[in-house]
Amino acid sequence: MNIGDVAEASGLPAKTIRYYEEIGFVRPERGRNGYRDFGENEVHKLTFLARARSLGFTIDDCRTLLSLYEDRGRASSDVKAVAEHHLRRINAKIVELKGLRSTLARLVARCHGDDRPDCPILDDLAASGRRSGT
Amino acid sequence: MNIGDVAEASGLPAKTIRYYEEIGFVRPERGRNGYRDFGENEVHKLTFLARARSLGFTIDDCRTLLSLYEDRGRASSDVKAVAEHHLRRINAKIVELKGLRSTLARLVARCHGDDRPDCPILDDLAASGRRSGT
DNA sequence: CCTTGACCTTCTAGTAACAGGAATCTTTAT
DNA sequence: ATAAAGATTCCTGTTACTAGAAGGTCAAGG
Repeated sequence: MNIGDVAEASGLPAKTIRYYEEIGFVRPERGRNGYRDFGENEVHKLTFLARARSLGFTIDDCRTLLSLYEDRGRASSDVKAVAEHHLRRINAKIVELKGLRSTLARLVARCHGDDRPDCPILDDLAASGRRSGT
Repeated sequence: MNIGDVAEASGLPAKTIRYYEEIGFVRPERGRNGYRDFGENEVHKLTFLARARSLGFTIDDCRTLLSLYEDRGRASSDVKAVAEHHLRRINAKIVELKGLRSTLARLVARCHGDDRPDCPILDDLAASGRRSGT
């Protein structure tokens, strides 16, 4: 299979597939014209990667997950550990973003948003000292 | 003020302050020894930036916010627009992360996490076709 | 006077995960 | 024959810094 077909099959852009080859995820053969030639197995791997990335796993996580996937003797606890770690990252990020959101929403609510210059948002940003309550 | 003092005053690492100079946020004078010499105004700007960045505004947003801040004739609606745009980005990100979280949490919950190899998480990643319901 | 240590300088490279675009084949279709 | 589509490599840019190297400066202590 040529890279274009693999792109369609896996849902990954051709650019990304080349990149994944560069960082060692796949090693497609080459035809005599120099074109990459992907086998079933490579396509399957790339689909796996596409799905893992879409769940937000880092490339490094993917490396681990892929090697676990290919290890018939793996322990599911190892896989679970990776996923749980990722879940914690996500949760932490959500908490962080919610914090930002509440602060921002409050500031936005207090800003008139008219043509006058006075603005609680800028006031907050400029405040060197204490800020208004949570 | 030397960069170290400004770092302490603004809460920004010295490295970051140098970077902010590089991208044009500040233009401190230089002493005859070559050291940067920050005035009140620069320190104030950097503090403003530190706060804006801590609220998650991008550097580009900061550029806009700073210029609005320094524009005595600004309209608060312009400031509000920037903040609202940022708020929408944050909300979108939260929605996205919650989606990931729910999928991941479900997978993690179904994984035994023992020393056996069978694992719903890997099954999901490897599934080329349909996945289990939301 | 000399040294030590803290502070400052510039410069380069690395981070995450690709995306965009140029210049150049190869293949396919008309 | 030619043109379009798809492939190749290579280089740059993205975000917002951070780490580290090599080296100048300054204040204090012996």
